Amino acid sequence: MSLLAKELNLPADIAAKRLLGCCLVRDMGDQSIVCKIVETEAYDHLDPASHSYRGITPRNEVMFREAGLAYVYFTYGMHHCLNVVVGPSEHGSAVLIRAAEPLSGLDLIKASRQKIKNNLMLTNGPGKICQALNIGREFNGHDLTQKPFRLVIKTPIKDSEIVVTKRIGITKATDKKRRFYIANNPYVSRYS
DNA sequence: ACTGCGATGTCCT
DNA sequence: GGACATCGCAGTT
Repeated sequence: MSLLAKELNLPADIAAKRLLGCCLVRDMGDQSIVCKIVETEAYDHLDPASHSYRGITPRNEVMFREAGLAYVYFTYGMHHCLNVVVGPSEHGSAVLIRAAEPLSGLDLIKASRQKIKNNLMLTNGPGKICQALNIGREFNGHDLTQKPFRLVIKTPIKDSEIVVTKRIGITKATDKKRRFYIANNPYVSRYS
């Protein structure tokens, strides 16, 4: 079991908060893109809004594997969404990465997001992050301790700096407050 | 500021 | 056949 898997062997809500401030590192040839996670959402098998709610299927099987893997799925006919698998495997839990702040490799990100002029709009949504980091289904099940796509754990963000809200873009269990973001961070997808 | 909507592929019932 | 953990543009207030 990797150190990352041990670090993320947490209930989805706790893991979603723990992932705030952590970094995604995407190696592109001899350069790298680094982004800080600023917004997350929690999902698990007890949650009607979760892909794992009805048990294992071909799409969601990675959610029932070891923490620290990437769960990447395709939606709306044109977008990918990135999740980090967390918790004990039987929980089918994962954390959706909804927004991130570019720390380096801005030129590489812009190359994948050519129509976008405002830097705040490059990575402030789950589909946008996958475009910016060049993440597709080929990374579904990828071990995030390994190149060319890694998750680096950082110092936890204090609870006092985390905002908790309802989730975005779902139609089930819309009352549950399982969205988390870093207060006052301009790269968050939206405020509410 | 907000609202509506078209694009588009895959999974699941 | 319907739903979908979205995005970006166009139109309106």
